[in-house]
Amino acid sequence: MKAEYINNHVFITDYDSFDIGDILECGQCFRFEKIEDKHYTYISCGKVIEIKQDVSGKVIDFYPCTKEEFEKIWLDYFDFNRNYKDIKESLAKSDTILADAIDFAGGIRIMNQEFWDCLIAFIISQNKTIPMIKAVIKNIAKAYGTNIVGENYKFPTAEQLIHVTQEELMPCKVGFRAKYIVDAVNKRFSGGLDEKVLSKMDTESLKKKLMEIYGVGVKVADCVLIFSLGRHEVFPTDVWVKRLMQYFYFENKETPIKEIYSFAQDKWGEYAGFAQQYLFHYARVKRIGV
DNA sequence: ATCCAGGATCTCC
DNA sequence: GGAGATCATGGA
Repeated sequence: MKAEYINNHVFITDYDSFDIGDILECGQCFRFEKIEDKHYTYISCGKVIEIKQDVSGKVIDFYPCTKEEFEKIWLDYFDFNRNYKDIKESLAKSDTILADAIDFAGGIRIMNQEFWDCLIAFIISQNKTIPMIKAVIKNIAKAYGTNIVGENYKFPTAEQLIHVTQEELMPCKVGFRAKYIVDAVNKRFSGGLDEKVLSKMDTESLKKKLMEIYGVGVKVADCVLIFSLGRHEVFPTDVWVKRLMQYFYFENKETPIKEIYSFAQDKWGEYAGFAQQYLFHYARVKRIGV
């Protein structure tokens, strides 16, 4: 990977395994807007940034973005330091199904998102479609978050949300999740969800800790673990993943999530989360099992 | 209109 | 302890 810094643009070349469309639209994040193919705006870490890949896919343009900002934020955020070639090779080796999914969605990278934003995003995600999740997050950001530029707002911190009631959240269209958000805010505000502490915990106890939050179950906890805490061995199993796993690996037979989960972890181990994301995107675009 | 959405919890038995 | 109803909301 090579980076050039010109006039507040960062141009990335000589990279592999990066397709901005796949990365943003594969269901791991919500604060993006498509401008055109391979061209998006994205909000995170207090920044609004445009990310544009040229048609050939050989150059990625981050704008506006300084060298310092790129190296401090986006380099790790988009997981540029990980070797996806090795992961994909290892996963595709003895699994033709997964090899197809990787062939289809090989430009995915698992982003390293901000813990708090990610936690609330996936609490909101339950029983909602991705467009609706995006809208609700935007509503909350606009109502309670700090303005960045134009109509773009940061997602509010727990401090900014601590006095917000369930009723006040309803106009943001959070629905029955209001009480869940309030509980997460309280736990975060009182210091119980400090990522400096969380990051030192082993994955199992960390998952238990997250599931102490009202409204956080196995699946939401797994999403937070993989998308913001770097735990790639988890296997978030939602309706889509359950369907596709049954379809591909269980002769289309009704199978308990627990069984699917241990099957995936036995089969893919530390890379289970990557496998999940390739399969999820593949199955959702192709509507497998529906 | 009825069903479902990147689920979790409560309520019965 | 496990299936079934329930929770807001909007799109198909």
